[in-house]
Amino acid sequence: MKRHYDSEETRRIIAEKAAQLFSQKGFAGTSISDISKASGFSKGHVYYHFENKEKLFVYLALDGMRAWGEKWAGVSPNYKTARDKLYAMSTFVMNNYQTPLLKVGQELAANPATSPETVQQLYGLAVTPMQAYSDIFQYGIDTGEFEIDDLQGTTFLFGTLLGALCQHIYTMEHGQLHGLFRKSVDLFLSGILKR
Amino acid sequence: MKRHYDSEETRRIIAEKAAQLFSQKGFAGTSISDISKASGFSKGHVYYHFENKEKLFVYLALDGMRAWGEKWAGVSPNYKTARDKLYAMSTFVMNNYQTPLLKVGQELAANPATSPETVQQLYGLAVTPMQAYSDIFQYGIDTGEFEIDDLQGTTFLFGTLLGALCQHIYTMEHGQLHGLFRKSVDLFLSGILKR
DNA sequence: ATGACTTTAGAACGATCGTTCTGTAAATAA
DNA sequence: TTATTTACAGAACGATCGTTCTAAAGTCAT
Repeated sequence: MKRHYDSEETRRIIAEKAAQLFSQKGFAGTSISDISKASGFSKGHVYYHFENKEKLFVYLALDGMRAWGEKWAGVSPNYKTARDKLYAMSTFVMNNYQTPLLKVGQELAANPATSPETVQQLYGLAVTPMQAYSDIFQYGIDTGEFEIDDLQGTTFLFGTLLGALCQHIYTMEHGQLHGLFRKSVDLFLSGILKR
Repeated sequence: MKRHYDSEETRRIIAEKAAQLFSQKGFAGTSISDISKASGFSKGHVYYHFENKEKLFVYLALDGMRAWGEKWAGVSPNYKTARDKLYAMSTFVMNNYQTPLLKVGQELAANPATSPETVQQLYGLAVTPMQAYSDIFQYGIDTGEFEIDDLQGTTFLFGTLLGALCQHIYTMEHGQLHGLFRKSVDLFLSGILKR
């Protein structure tokens, strides 16, 4: 069944621009009008493809995170040591920033006006990256590279730091930011205590 | 010269509630109406004390950060080693969270509609805490406790992590969050590599 | 008590918000 | 070709936004 309409493409463009705007300006700070202008389609047409603003964001976040997880699963086997995986992850997070959407998800979830089912879905968002981080740390324990007493806490802090660094993607020079991503892994690995 | 008017008090109440709301819901997500309801004063009255929403936020951020800096300067001498200072700082940041306002400041500064002078002022916000962190690390180097090749980067990452942890103040249980603050210092100090 | 000034509430404004409705040109099916 | 469905634009809606205006009540000096 061939389609000559190219509605899917339009939907993709709207989704892409919306994700960008949400990442930069937050949920409340991004209007449908903004999305309309950035995508080049009318405001009314955004509603042809997406039920409302909240559902649009949830779709973006869920789909983005799913794609993120799949992409990481694809490249992860290329790195053999836990140490390498950790450095690779830091670069991966920087170049495939779904994490701003995580923060925006927190913003939405914190708003009392947000529907409970949406909040529920948003809380599940962080599971994908956290699981990926946790897997690396566990792998490092198994290979004897790492010594970690509190896996969950370590995972959480690592994710928190990487996520926070992503906030600077739109404002900081790429090379400098990349250095900071590397350095956070360095710090996690070795600390600063004199030995 | 005694004053029987107590306008200063209402101004303080409005400022306090506004800071709380901005921290929780962000700049765009907080309306003057919200602030009016939370403080118990009319919407118009908010404008009697503050010129507009933007100026209100800038005042809150600047004043809050100034108070934060003074308070830390007051307690800092109680801790003798750099290590102790670092742990003390993590607790201090958690209990005197001005850092959510830092994030909201980023949100405001990222918005093209924000006036340039406001953006300028907001960029200066992070200087106070960063200087405080940097002082601790430098102190640790001087006492021989720490070995740090990139002071600025280390400072930035430490501030980033603490700031990000503050985001969970309204959603996470206090004791658990406190554990994470402690643990981030642990990690910065020692890392996870097996020795 | 009177008049000046400060502090407050509340109505009102235009702009913009998220959303819905209406109309229409293009694509497909008959 | 005609009828139906799909893909869009754009006007319009009520609600809420940040902000301003009006006016009354409270406080103070005289």
